[in-house]
Formats: sequence, structure tokens, C-alpha cells
Amino acid sequence: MRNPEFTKEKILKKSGLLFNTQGYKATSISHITTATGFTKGAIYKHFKNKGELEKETLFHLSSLLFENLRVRIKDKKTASEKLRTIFHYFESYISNPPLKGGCPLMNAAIEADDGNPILRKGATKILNMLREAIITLLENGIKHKQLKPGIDKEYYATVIIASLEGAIMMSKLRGNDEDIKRVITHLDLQLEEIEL
Amino acid sequence: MRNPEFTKEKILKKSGLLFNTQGYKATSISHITTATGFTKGAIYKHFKNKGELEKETLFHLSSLLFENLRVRIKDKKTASEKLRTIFHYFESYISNPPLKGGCPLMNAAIEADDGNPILRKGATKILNMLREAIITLLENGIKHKQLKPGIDKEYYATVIIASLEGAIMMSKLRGNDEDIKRVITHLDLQLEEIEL
DNA sequence: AACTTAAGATACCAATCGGTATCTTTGTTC
DNA sequence: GAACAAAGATACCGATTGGTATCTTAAGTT
Repeated sequence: MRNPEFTKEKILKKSGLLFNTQGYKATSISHITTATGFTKGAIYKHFKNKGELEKETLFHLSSLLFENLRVRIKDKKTASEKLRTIFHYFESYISNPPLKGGCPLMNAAIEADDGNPILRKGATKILNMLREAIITLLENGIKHKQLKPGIDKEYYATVIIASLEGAIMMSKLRGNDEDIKRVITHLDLQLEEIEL
Repeated sequence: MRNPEFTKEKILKKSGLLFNTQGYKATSISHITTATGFTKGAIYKHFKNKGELEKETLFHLSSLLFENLRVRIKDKKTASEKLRTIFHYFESYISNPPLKGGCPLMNAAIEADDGNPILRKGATKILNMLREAIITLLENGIKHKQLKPGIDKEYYATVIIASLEGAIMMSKLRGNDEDIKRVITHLDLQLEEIEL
């Protein structure tokens, strides 16, 4: 029963797990063959080289998270509610992670920034998507008189992303969810201050 | 002219650069031999294996940063001034980095957390040192009536470290210092709110 | 100046790396 | 059912990996 689409999907899924937990450089093609049950020939039929597999896997991982978030905020009414939903999505990120290995954006950004330009470019793209999504949310909040006009949207987008990413790293390293909870509390407070 | 101390120092220095920029796994012993001019035999005389070299190098890198900060805050009078000095230390961290490759704590934490227990332990230790240093600073500020009593010190330590670490990652990835500057502004504002 | 010890150089090891060329198998089309 | 193209398996490649055993060289001790 051959099913090339299923095969590619399975490779991406297993690669996603391995790249996100062990790292991109540390995960070899052989690791992926044993994890998927497919052979090297099958992998190189679907991806022209390891860099391409890394790139596609990163995109696959981030799409998973974006979709996760999109589903959770789509039925929320106000910008505040949507933002708060995003914050609290990360509350269980350590104890019950939607993705093993932490944040794929962070992982790719840290591993790639000085030695893997393709992966770095992918991480930059994801970060920009995230920034723009939050800024759009803030803009809609202002437009619908839910958030104070004149606030610095770029500023809030940066503070939100930076503190969440940093907190995930901290909580993951320390093995508890204290840090991520504190940061979520902090972001909730910041949001209160710009609500009308 | 043989000088084993100088040799070990040089190995640590060059390893620090390579590990912090290219990554621990991605940097081979051969890379270090060509960078230092020493041979494999010399390296394995001073470090029993690569893991030990990684561990010692991480400690060497973090000591460098801690010492950097210590010098800058030692002549500052109040806890607020000391904290503000720490925040603004990271202002030039991207444009004029004291250490190439970003924050060694972050780099080690991200690379190690799922597959390198020795490095992970080292990163945890450094994070705890940093947390306790900030908490001590806050305690002294309270004791000397510079900061409001009853503030949640753990909370502020987490917010400070998380947002700074996240911002370094963002600014480094995007290649500018906008994000780190925004976070420093944010932390300055937070500090104002707990000052007496 | 002979002896000793540690520092560092050299040469090698099996295992693994990413990648490719070639083969076999499967499903589709006519 | 013969022909064909695509999917996947197999076998191999040179280069590199972390690590070690052995050798040489330099410096200190008496």
C-alpha cells in the first residue's frame, strides 16, 4: 500500500519531534529512518537534502502551533479575550506540551542564527508572522474601542513575544511552570492597563 | 616555551567562541584544534572528553558575563541604579556584543534541554545564580528603603530574565536592537513602579 | 649532565555523517 | 497484460566524528 503523501507526512512528523527535541544538527538522517521505518532512499525522494527537510519541518511545526492558536481564539469576541487566550495557551506548555522540545521558533532561532542561514531565514519568517498577528490583534482592539488608541503596538508585540519565549525556556529548564505562570500574570496586568 | 595554563585558557577561549556561535554539537574537536593551533592530544590532556570541555567552557563564558556585570554595578549606590545598569548592559548586546553568538545561558539551555544532561545541568546552575543575584539585589533595595516592601521578588526576577533573554533572541534574529531596547524601556517602567 | 615527568604531536581506530547511484517493487494507463 | 513512471530499498561513497595509544619534546630536579 504505497501512499507518498502519507509517507511525507510521517517523515515530517517524526522529524519534527526529533529536530525539536534533539536539535537539527544533532539529528541525523539515520535517526529519522529508524524513527519512521522508511529508508534513506524514501527520505531523499521527498526532500532534496537535509537542509530542505529541516526547513520544511520547521514550517510544519510552526503551522501546527499557529493552527492551534487560531482555533482557540477564533470564537473569542474581543481583542483582549483573544490576547488573553494566547497568553494562557502557554500555561500548560510545560506540563502538557502540544509539542515536545519547547518552542520551535526559539529552537530554530538559537541553533541557526550563526551557522545555518536557511533555518535562520525560516525562523525570521515565523517571528515576523507572529509579530504581525499580534499587531493586527491590537489594531482590531483599537478599532473596536476595546483598547486605548495611541498605544505602541510594536512595543507590546515585542514585550509579549520576548517574555513568553524567555519564560518557556526558563520553565523548561527548571522543570516547572512557575516562571511561565508569572509571566502570564505579568502580561495579563499589562493588558489591563491598555483596556478601555 | 610550554605553558599549560595558557594553553588551557586559550582552548577555553576559542571553544567559547565556537560553542557560542556554532553550537556545542556542531563544533567538533577538529574545529577547536584548527582554531587554537593545538592538536587533539593537547586538548585531551586538559579535558577528559568533549562533554567536560563543553561544561567548563559554558562556565567560563558565564563567568565572563557575570564579571562584566559585577564590575559595572559595584560602584552604583542604590538597588535601582544597579538593576537599571544591568538592564542597559544588554542595550548594546547586539550591536557591540561582549560575547559573539548571543547569551550563553540561552544557547546552552536550548541546545541541551532534551539531549545533553551535563550541559543542561550547567545551564540550570547558571540560571539559578542569575535568579538569586537579582533577588538579592531586590532584597537589598527593600532593606535600604529604596524599593517597596512586600513586592514579589521571584516574580520580578522571572520577568526580568525572561524578557531580556527573549529580547536578545529576537534582536539577534532580526539583526537590529529594536526589540531589546523596547524590553529595556519596559523593565525601566516596571522598576519605577516599585521604587519608593 | 643524567633522570623524570608532564605537555603536546602524530597516527590511527571504528562508527557515523550526508549524499548518490542503482536496483526492485508498486500502482496506473492504455 | 504489457509498458511505464514513480516510490521506496539497498548498497555504497569519501569525509568527519569522538576517542585512544604511542611517540617526541620541553622543563624542572638533583
